[in-house]
Amino acid sequence: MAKRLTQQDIARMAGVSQATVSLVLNNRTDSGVRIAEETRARVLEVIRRTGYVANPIARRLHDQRNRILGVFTYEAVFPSTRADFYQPFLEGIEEQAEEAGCDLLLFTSAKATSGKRRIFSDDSRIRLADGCVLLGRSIDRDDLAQLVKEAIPFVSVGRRDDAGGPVPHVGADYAAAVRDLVDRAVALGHRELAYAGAGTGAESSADRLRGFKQAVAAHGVKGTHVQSAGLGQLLGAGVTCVLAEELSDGAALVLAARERGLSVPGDLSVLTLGAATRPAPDDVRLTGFRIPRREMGRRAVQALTEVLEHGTTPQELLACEFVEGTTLGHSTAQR
Amino acid sequence: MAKRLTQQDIARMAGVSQATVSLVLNNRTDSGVRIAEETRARVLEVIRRTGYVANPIARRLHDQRNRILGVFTYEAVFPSTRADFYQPFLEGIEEQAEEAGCDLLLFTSAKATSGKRRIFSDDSRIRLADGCVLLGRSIDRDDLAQLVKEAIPFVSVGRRDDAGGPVPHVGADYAAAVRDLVDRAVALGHRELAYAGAGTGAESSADRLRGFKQAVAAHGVKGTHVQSAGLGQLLGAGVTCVLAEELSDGAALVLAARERGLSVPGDLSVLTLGAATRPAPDDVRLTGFRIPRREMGRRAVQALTEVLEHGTTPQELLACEFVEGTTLGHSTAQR
DNA sequence: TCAAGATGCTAATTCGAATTATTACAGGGT
DNA sequence: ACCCTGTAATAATTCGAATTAGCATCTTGA
Repeated sequence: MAKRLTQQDIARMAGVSQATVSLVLNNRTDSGVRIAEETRARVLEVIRRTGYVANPIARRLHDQRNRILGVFTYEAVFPSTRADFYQPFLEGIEEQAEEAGCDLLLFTSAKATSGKRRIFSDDSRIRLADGCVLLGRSIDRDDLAQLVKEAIPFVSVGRRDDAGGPVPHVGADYAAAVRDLVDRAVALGHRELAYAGAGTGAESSADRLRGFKQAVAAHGVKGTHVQSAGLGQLLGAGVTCVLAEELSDGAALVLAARERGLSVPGDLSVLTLGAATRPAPDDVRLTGFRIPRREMGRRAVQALTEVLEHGTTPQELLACEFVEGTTLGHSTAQR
Repeated sequence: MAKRLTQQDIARMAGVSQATVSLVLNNRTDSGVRIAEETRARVLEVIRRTGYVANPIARRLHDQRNRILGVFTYEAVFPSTRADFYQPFLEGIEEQAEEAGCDLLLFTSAKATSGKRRIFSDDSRIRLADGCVLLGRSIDRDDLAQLVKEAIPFVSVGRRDDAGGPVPHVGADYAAAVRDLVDRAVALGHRELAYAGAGTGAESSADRLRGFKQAVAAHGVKGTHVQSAGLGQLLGAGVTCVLAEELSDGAALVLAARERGLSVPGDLSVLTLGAATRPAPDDVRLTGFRIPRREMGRRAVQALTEVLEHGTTPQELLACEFVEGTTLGHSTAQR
């Protein structure tokens, strides 16, 4: 196998020392460093001809920065099942990385012990990159704590609770988005609302439920929380508007209602809160909000840049955009 | 920020040398290396207490292998439009990389001059990776030649003609797949066939057309080649079976025929050759073949491993699988 | 008692690039 | 001839871990 070129090789070809090549390569012109124009040109010519690039490993060993940003996901990055949901995040990440002149390193080598990747395995390669973007619905608590503790530059896509310290993240403001939906529902006369979904576990779930509770409390209306959306149970309780955490649950609810001869949103309003862990039928245009996924990806990379440059701990929540669907209408409940 | 522990630190704490720590850490017990049980225990205890882990960077530097595989695509990797087509390749690549314990580097930094990326720009970072997988319908001829000339370890997904030397690749055997389709058509009585599509430019196109010509010649039947599939023209020429290079062209042809009141495959058989540069309607179940995209991705990474380890130039074509659709039937032409 | 052989560990080197300290040399002034 | 000042380049060191050669020390057998 053709051995990789080193600075020493370039130096020999150009008839200079390794140090000179390094100086030329890094365009060092500060005090005390002088390279004759003629020499510089000669070295650059050899570099151009050979297509030499510095070994990122050696570079990183010496200082920090190799213009490589890591992307860690607990599951495979390119699976068709989740593609629809994760793709926009990755598009945003890729876009912004391109803009920043950085390459992306996908940590596919992470040992998939018992089906799930772990950030810290026997020889974690996380430090190969300058910094790292974390992607996933929920992220292992211990992994997160260790990242913070070891001061590894990273940014999570999605808000995360503290883990032995504040966790840098770029998330979506689910609480505000859900409050907004409740506001709209109440404005349309709804007084008996229900939140259907876990509402716990991942931060994204908790945030949604919190927004729901805040809003119903503020309006002084009735808001119940059920794990799964049983249509009969909901109707029996007099609920007129259901907020389904999971997209597919919302869609299923609409179909079930229509099956029973009920009208949506005539008899029941159904809102979705954008979580998509399962594929959903796309023939139901649910009212809800759009998660700014692409934008989150972009901002996460920008935030990572800030972490790298200033050692800050950025935390940011992006607003979700209301989506006018066909499943929210006036309440028809007699009071 | 607390500085990271080094082996030197551990050595001092345990009252031994850095070399000893390394030996203990790697559990080296081969010939010539001996560490007293008591010493080993002492070192391990310090390691356990401090939670020390070896710096992966320094480790890599020493063993000359970054375990980074590059993925080069001329377009963005995560675009929603082409996702359906490229995704399976990437899935395969990711799978196999994971198995090989390598990380994937996406060359997002490649300058997009005039909308298209180039492998060799002013400061190409292609050599950041140990080797590289190339993905794309057609790959710039000069780029390819330079890769060969500079002996950069790489493997192309898709067959490529020589470019100043043989190009390592893992492709699909389009020629054989098309021959098979022609065989089937002829067996069903078709004697006037047409190939609709470029048939040139990318190797994948040329291979298909070549297979077509070989097969019609072997059977002694009539086979014409048209650039675009004009229904009237084809029917006027007495064609009973059309092989459309482009998936969407095939679908369009079927729809156009039915529009005219013709039956497919009653009056006209339409076969597709799997090329998908444009999205196609999916309500027509065309007969044709399946490109083993995921397997191609996997094999490409395996081939790259071989290139890296033995400096070989693997070339391999994977078989396509026949897909029984609804658009191939008996010829009804009177002879 | 003294060479041969085991045993246990360490000094020194290596990987590739970045940086600091230092040398070599030319030309100008006295 | 001698010192001084720029200028241009290099030698040497650094990063952290892996590896090899080799140095003590201790046994053992004749």
